[in-house]
Amino acid sequence: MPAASGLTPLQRRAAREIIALVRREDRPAGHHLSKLALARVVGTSHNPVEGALAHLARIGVARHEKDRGYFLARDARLLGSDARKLSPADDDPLYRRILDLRLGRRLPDTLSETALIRKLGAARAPVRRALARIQQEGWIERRAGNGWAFLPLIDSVEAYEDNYEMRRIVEPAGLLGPKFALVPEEFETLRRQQHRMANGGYRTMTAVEWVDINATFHETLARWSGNRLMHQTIRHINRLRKLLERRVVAGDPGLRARQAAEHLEILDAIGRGDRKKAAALMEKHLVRARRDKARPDHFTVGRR
Amino acid sequence: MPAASGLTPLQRRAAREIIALVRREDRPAGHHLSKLALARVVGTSHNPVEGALAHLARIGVARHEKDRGYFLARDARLLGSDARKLSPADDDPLYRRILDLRLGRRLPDTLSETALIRKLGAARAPVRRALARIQQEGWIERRAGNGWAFLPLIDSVEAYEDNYEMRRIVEPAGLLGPKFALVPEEFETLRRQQHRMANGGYRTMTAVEWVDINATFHETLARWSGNRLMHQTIRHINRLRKLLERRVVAGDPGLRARQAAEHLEILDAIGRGDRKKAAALMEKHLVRARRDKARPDHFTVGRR
DNA sequence: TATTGCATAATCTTCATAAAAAATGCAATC
DNA sequence: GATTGCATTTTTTATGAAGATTATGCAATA
Repeated sequence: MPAASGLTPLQRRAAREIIALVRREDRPAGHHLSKLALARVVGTSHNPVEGALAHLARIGVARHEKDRGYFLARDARLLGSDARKLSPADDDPLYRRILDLRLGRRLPDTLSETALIRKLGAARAPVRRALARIQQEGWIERRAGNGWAFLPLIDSVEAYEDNYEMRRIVEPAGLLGPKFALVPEEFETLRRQQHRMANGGYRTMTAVEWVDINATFHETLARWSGNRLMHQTIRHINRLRKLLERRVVAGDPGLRARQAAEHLEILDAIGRGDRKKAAALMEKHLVRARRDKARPDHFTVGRR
Repeated sequence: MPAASGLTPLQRRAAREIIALVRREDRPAGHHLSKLALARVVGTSHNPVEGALAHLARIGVARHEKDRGYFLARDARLLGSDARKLSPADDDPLYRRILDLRLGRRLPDTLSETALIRKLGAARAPVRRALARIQQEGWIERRAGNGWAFLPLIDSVEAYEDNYEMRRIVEPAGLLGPKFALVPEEFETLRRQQHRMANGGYRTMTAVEWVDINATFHETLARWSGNRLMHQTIRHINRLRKLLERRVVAGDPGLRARQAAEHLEILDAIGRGDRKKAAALMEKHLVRARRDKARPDHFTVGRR
C-alpha cells in the first residue's frame, strides 16, 4: 500500500519538501505554512502545494483553518516517521522496479524498449519517462539503432570506488579554484546544520535526511568554486552515489557524528580563508568516508 | 538543399562513420567495404549499412559490383569534401535550431515545451527528442512542474574557462590513478594517428575530423584510467566543449601540428611508464590549449 | 566458408486526441 | 497589504494505431 496514494507525483514531492523544510529549520507546532512561500521553495505554482498541504492535513501533520490556511500540527522534530513515509524512493514505481531488476542482475546489458515494456507490463510512455531519468543519471544509454545499453556505473564495488576517487580528485581542487567564493548566508546555514548533526541531531534524523544534508554540504561547496560545470559534475556524482549506497547499512551513529565534525573542520578552514588546509581536510575526509563504506557485503542483493 | 536527402538519420550516421573509418585507416581505392564488418563498427544491424553503402555509391564514393558488394571508388584521403558534406552538424535540424536560437540569445532561460513548439512550428514528438538530447548533453533541465530551464553551460566565455579547468583537474589525475593501464593496440593506433597529424596529415583533414581525433585521444586516455565514471565525465565535458567551440575559427595549421606533437610527447611518457611526467605534460598541454582558444571574439553571435 | 542481396519479423517514431495536472488570476478574507 | 480558496486557462501526459525504420534469417553466390 503506497504511503500517500491519490497524490500526483508533484504533490508528493511538494509534501516531502515541506516536511523537509520545516525539519531543517526545526519549526514548532503552530508554524504557519504559507502556500505562496512554499511554492517558491518547491519551485512550482501554488496549485500543487495546496494539494500537498491538504494531504498533510489528512495525515495529521498540519491543521487547516478556513481562510487562514495551514499550520504545523506538531513540532517538526516529531515528524520523522512522516518524513520516512514520503521518502523519494517510492516516487516513480517504474524507475524503482527497473533499478531493482538491474541491481538484482535480472536485466541483460542490452535490451529493446519493447522488451522492457513486456517485462514490466507497463505502457510505453511511462517506461520511456523512467528510461529518460535513468539516462539522465547516466547508467543507461541508447544504442545506435534500437534499444538501450546499461552502463556499469551503479552495480559493482568498483563503481563505488570509482565514485569516491572522482570526488577525491574534484572536490579538493574545487576549493582551490581561482573563482572560489563562499556565500556568507549559505555558510551559516551549513554550519548550523552540521553543528546540530554533530551534537546529536542525527538521532531524530531519517537516513534520507542524513544523506541529503551530506549531499547538500558537498554540492554547496562545489557551487562556491564558481565553476558551474564542476558543480553539475559533483551533483551528478552524488546522485549516482545515492544509488550505490541504496543497500548500505544505516551507518552507526558514531559515524554520523564524526562526519559532521569533519565537515565542520572543513567549514572552519574555509571561514578562515585557509583554502589549502580546507582542501587537505576534504581529501582526508573523502578517503576516510570511502574506507568506512566500501565493503563488499553492502552489495548483496535483496528486496527492499 | 541537404547534402544527403532521402537517408534516414541512422543511414546518414553509418555513411559518415564509414567514410571516417576508411579515412582514419587511410584505405586505398578498391578497398572492400564489407557490410557485416561495417555493421559491427557502426553498432547496428547490417540493414542501415546497406542503405549507407548504396548512398555512397550514388555520390561516387563507392563502386558496387553485383554479388560482390561495395568497394572504395577513390583513395580515402581524397574524400575530404564528402566527409564534410556528411558532417554531423546537419543531423537533427531541430536540435540545430534550438542551439542557434539559444546561442543567439533568442530563447529565454526558462520556457514551456509548448512555447518552444509554437516558436519552432514543429510537432511535439521531434521537439521532445531534441530536448532529450540537450538534456543528455546537460545544458537544459526539466523544471519541477512544467517547462524547461537552460543551464549556463554553453553560452559564455566563463563556461569555456570552466570546461578547461575541469579538464585540467581531471585528466592529469586520471593518468595517475591506481588502476591506470594502457591498451597496447589502442596505444599504437593513437600514436599512428597523432604522428600522421604532426607530419602534415592535418592538411587533408576536415575541421570535424581534427576535433574528433583530439577528442578520441583524450577520451581514450581517460578510459585507460580504469575509472569508468571518469571516462564518462570526460566524454561529457568534451561534448560540451564541441558546442562551445562551434563558432571558433578553424585554427591555424601550426596549432594543429603543435597539439599533435604535444599529444605524442604525452604518449611517449606513458609508453615509458613515466606517468608522473605524462600528467605534468598533460596539464601543460591543457593550459596552453586553453590560452590558444579562449578569446572573447570567438563568442560573437551569428548565423551558421 | 564467408558474404551478399533480399524477404520477413520486430521495433520504433509519429501524430492526433482525450484526460490529467499545473499555472494563473482574482474576489473574498484576514 | 498580504494570503487564501476557488475558477479558469494553459500545459503536460497517456494512448493507440499507422507508417517508417531497424533487426534478422537465409538461399544464392563469390
